[in-house]
Amino acid sequence: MPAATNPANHDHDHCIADALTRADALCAERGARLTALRRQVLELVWTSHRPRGAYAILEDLSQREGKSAAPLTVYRALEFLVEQGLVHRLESLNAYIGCAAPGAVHSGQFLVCEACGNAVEIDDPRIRAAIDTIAAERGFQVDRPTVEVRGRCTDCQEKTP
Amino acid sequence: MPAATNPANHDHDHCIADALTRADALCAERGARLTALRRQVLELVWTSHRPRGAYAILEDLSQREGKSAAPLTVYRALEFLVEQGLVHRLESLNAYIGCAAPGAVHSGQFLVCEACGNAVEIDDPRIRAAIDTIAAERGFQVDRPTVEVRGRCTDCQEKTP
DNA sequence: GGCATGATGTTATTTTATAACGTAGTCAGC
DNA sequence: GCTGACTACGTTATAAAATAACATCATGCC
Ligand SMILES: [Zn+2]
Ligand SMILES: [Zn+2]
Ligand SMILES: [Zn+2]
Ligand SMILES: [Zn+2]
Repeated sequence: MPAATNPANHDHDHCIADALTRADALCAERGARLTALRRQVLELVWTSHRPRGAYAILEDLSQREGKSAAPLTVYRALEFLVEQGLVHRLESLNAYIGCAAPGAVHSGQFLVCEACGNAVEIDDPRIRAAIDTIAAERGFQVDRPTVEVRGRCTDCQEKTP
Repeated sequence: MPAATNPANHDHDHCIADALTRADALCAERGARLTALRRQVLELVWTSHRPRGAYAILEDLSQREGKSAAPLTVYRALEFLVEQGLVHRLESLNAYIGCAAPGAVHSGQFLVCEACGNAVEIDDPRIRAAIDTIAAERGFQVDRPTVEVRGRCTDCQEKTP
């Protein structure tokens, strides 16, 4: 799965198309309105497997539309997408990334490569279990756990060992 | 230990004094210069067990000094303190908090109460172990894991059950 | 003292995010 | 169709968080 994030060995157009299809289905099911604008922002978030900043998305959007859009336009779309679980916000990067498993209940755990910038969503139950155990021991009620691990992905380790 | 973060039932002046003493010792040991300014910023970070923003600290600092300080003054001091492991930055809050165990090697794991704002540093090896296991399975080299769990502390659960 | 290094001061700017208010679609019910 | 409520979107201004570039000052070694 980490290999799948290497832009070189996977069909990323398929990633994008798939994400949009799932988003359409999920929103239809929920009666949420995935408008043209929101859908376009989602597509731009999925530009790559690197988290993207709101202003980078804004720039793309402006270029596509020919006219310059306002920051709020993007932030509002992102807010919707995050609420719907289609996109995650990476707190340590002030950036956004498409969710790898929308629909499933999870809070997002990521391995972020500091060399290539790719982020892989892991959502491993073992991490969540460890957090839940420790929280329970201390009587803390978990709402939203943030797990963002910085480091080096396999590919980048190979390049500079 | 979580009870110790309740401002009502602990001597927080002791927390502050203790943090400053340990900081003095650690910096002396390392030959790092804990200047008057840096020491004062550390003290201001320790104002409470709630993470504080750089600009909040800046305001306090200005008030104390009588003259208004520049943001960079605070950011530079914070950078030093974080490097020395005396302070952690909470990514999800853009805020800083005093380290509960300076000197020990760790990356900081926190339980952050959304009601009272207090943050407790946990640094539990089980979370770190789970992260390391999963990273190893994927060939990912861990550098700096960020774990920030939002939720409700015991005290705040009791208040509104 | 003279000099190198690191810390601080000063000013300006960048990046990220939100507030306030108005307009325009969308849809239900009549 | 029209009306009214609701939601989305546009526009402008502003706040909050962080950094850049350059000058000055302090510290400690030679
Ligand atoms: Zn892809
Ligand atoms: Zn996800
Ligand atoms: Zn205390
Ligand atoms: Zn710590």
